[in-house]
Amino acid sequence: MEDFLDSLNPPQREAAETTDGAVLILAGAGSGKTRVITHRAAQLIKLGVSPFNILCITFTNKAAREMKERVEALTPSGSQIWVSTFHSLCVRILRREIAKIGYDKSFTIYDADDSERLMKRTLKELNVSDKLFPPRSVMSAVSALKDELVPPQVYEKRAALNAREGVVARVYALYQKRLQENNALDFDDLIFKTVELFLSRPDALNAHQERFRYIMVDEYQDTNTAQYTLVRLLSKKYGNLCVVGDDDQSIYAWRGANIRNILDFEKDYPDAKIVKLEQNYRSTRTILSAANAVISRNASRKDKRLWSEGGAGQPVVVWQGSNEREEAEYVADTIEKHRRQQDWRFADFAVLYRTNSQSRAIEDGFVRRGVPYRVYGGTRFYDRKEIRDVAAYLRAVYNPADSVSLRRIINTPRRGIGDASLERVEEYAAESGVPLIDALADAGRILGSPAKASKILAFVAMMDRLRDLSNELSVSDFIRHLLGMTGYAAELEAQNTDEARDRLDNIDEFIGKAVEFERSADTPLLSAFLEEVALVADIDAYEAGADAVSLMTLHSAKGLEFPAVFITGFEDGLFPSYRAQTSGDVKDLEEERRLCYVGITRAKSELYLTMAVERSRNGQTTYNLPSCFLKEIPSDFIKRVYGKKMSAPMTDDFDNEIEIPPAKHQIGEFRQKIAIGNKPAGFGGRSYIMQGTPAPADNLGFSVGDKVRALKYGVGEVAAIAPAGADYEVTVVFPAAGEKKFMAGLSKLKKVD
DNA sequence: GCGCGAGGAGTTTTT
DNA sequence: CTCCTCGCGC
Repeated sequence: MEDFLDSLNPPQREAAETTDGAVLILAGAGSGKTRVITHRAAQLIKLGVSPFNILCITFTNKAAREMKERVEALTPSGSQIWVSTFHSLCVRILRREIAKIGYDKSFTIYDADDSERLMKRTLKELNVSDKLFPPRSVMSAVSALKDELVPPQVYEKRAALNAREGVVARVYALYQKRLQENNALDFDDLIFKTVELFLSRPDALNAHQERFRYIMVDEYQDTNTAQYTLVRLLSKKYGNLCVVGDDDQSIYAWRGANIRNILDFEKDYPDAKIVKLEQNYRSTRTILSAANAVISRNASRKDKRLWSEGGAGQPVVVWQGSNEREEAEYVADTIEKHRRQQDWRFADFAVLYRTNSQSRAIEDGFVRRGVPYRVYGGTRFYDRKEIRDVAAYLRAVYNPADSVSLRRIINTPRRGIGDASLERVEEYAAESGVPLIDALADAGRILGSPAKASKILAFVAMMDRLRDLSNELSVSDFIRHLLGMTGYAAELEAQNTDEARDRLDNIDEFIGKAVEFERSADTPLLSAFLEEVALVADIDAYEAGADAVSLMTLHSAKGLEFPAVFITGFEDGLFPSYRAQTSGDVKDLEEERRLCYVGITRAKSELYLTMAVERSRNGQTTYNLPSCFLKEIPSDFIKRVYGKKMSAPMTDDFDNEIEIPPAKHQIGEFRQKIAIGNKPAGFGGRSYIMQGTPAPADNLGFSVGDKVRALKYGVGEVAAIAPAGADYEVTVVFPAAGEKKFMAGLSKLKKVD
C-alpha cells in the first residue's frame, strides 16, 4: 500500500519517522520544512498517538493556521492537535491557571504601546527623569530581563549594578507591581508567567506535561531564554521534543532570541537525533548560490550547504539608480514588463525592505504606475488610534482594574475631565492601593467637591451601564452600542473631515472583524476577541488571494516565498543598518547577513537587488554606497542594470564588477569633487554624486568569430550566440578548456582585439 | 479644561 | 518628515 510518507525525500522521511525522543531538524530555506512537520504530526497520529497529546508551536498565527490545515488534509483527526504560537499557547494556559500565581483570569494583555504608557507613568511616579531614562529604552531593558527570566527581586539584589541599572531595577519592580494591580500582563509576561506557574506549581506543570506528550517547535532559532525554558519544562517528562529551525535564519536576536538554543541543542539533549534538510525545492541554482555565498561569510553557524536540482535560471539583477523615486519606478516598470511579455501576475512579486518607512516611496511609485499592492506589517490595523480607543473601552469594561485603558478613554471623547482632578484621584488610588475605577467612584470625597466630581461620576455610571450591556450583547453589537453611548462616533461625525471619515471607516472595519470573529470562534467571548486583537499581527492576514504585489519588511517575509523578489534599499547604512554596521560587534553584522540570506531565499525564480545613490531619510538626504553584502555575491551570478542617469558604479566597493568600460577615470575625478562637500550625517562620511552619461548599451560587444576573454578560461573564440530568454547563450571555444557555454548577462565576456 | 501652535525628539526589525 | 509634548491664551 502506498504510504503518505513516500512523497518525502530520504532525510525528510527520516525526520518524519523519528517520532520519539529529541529530534533536531536543521531545515534550510525552502527545504520542505512545513511538509516534514505536518507529515510527522500525521505519522504520530497514524502510530496511535492521540492528536490531543500533540502540541505544535509556531512563530506566527498564519503559520499555525497553515500547519493545522495541512495536517488536517493528511489525516482527519489532525484538526484536534494543538497548533499555536508561543503567546497564544501561554494565554490559553494562563486563562485557566493564572489564579495560582496571583492574577485574575480576566487579565488584560498589554501590547508595546500600553506597556510604554504604564512605564511612563511608573517613571513619573518614581520621579525618574524620562530624559535620562527614555521610557522606550527602560522598557526594552525590562523586556530583555523578562526574556532572560530575571524577576525584579533577583535583579535588584544582583551584585555590581551600576547607578543606571539600579534605577532600572527600581523601575522594573514598580512597573511589575503596577502591572499586577492592573491585572495585566505584557507580551513578555505571557511567557514569563507561564514559566513561573510551572516552576511554582508542579501540579500544573505535570498536568501539561501529560497533556503535551509530543511537542514540536517551529522556527526554533528564534526562541528566547524564556521560551526555551518553557519548552524544556513541558518536554521534560516524556522527552518527545522535535525542534525545527535554521540557524542561518535567526533574525530576532534583538528581541532576545538566543541562537545558542539551536546551536547547543545537542548539548542540551545529548541523545538528540539530528536531521539535516539541505535540498532546496524553491529557488533556482543561481539564487541559491548567491544566498550560499553570502551566508558562508558568517563564522558561527552549523555547517550546511543548500543544493538544488533545479535549473540555473536567470541571473540576479542588480539595479542602481539615482534615488528612491527612480527605484520605485524601476520596480513598477519591471513588474509591468513581466506582465506584458510573460504570463506573470502582480501576486507573483514581493518588494522587501529593511525598514517600514521605505514602503512610502514604493507605494507612491506604484500608485503613479497603477500597480496594485498590499502592505503587510508596518502600522498594524489594530494600532490605529481609533481602534485602540475602542479596544480600550472594551478592555476597561472587561477588566475594571485596567487603569491604562481606563485612563486612555476617560476623556475620549472630551467630557470635561481634566488632568488636575484625574491626577489627584490617581494619586489617591496609588497610595491607598485602591483600583482606579473605585477611586473614581469615590471622586466626590477625594476631590472634596461633588460639583467637580460630577463629570467623573457620570463617566463611572456610564461604564457600569456598559458593563451590564456587555453581558447581554454580542461583541459586535456591543461595540455598536458603545460607540453611541460614549459619544465616540458622534464626535468623529461632527468633525466632518476626511480624517474623521477615515477613522469611522476603520471602526466599521473593526466591527466587521468582530462579526467575523463571532462567526468563526468556538467561544465568541469578549475576552477571546481582545486576545485576538492583542496577539494577531498583520502578516497573519497574508493571503495569496488578491492579485496584488506584496510589500513588507525582510523580517515579515520569513516563511514566505514568491516567484520574483525585489530587495530594495540594498545600501550600506540601510541594509545592513547603520547601527549594525558601526556597533563594532560582528554579531550585529552577522544578524543582518542572515536577514539578507532570508531575503534572497524568498525568491523562487527571479531576484532583484536595487539601490539608490541618494535617498531621503527623516527628511534629510543621504548618500549611500551599495550594501557591503553585494560584493559577497560572486559577479558570475549578477547582471547589472543602471537607472537612467546612472552609468558606472560610483565606488570601488564593487570588486565583483570590473568591466564597465567608459567611466572609470571619471569616477576618480568625481569622487575627489564630492568628497569635499555634502557629508551626510552619520553615514560613514563617504558620499557620491552621479553623473549624466547614459547607461551602457545592452548589446554584447562581440559577435561570432570574435576573440573574447573570460575570467576563468582566458581568451577563446566565439562559436555561437543563441537567444536564451531575456539573455543570450554564448558558446566559446578555448584552446585549453575546450568548448564552454556562457550566459552573456552573467559572465564577463569581453572582446579582445 | 481645551485648542492651537511652536518646538523637540526620534526610526530597524515585532510576537 | 512626523509624531508628541509643552506652554500659552481663551
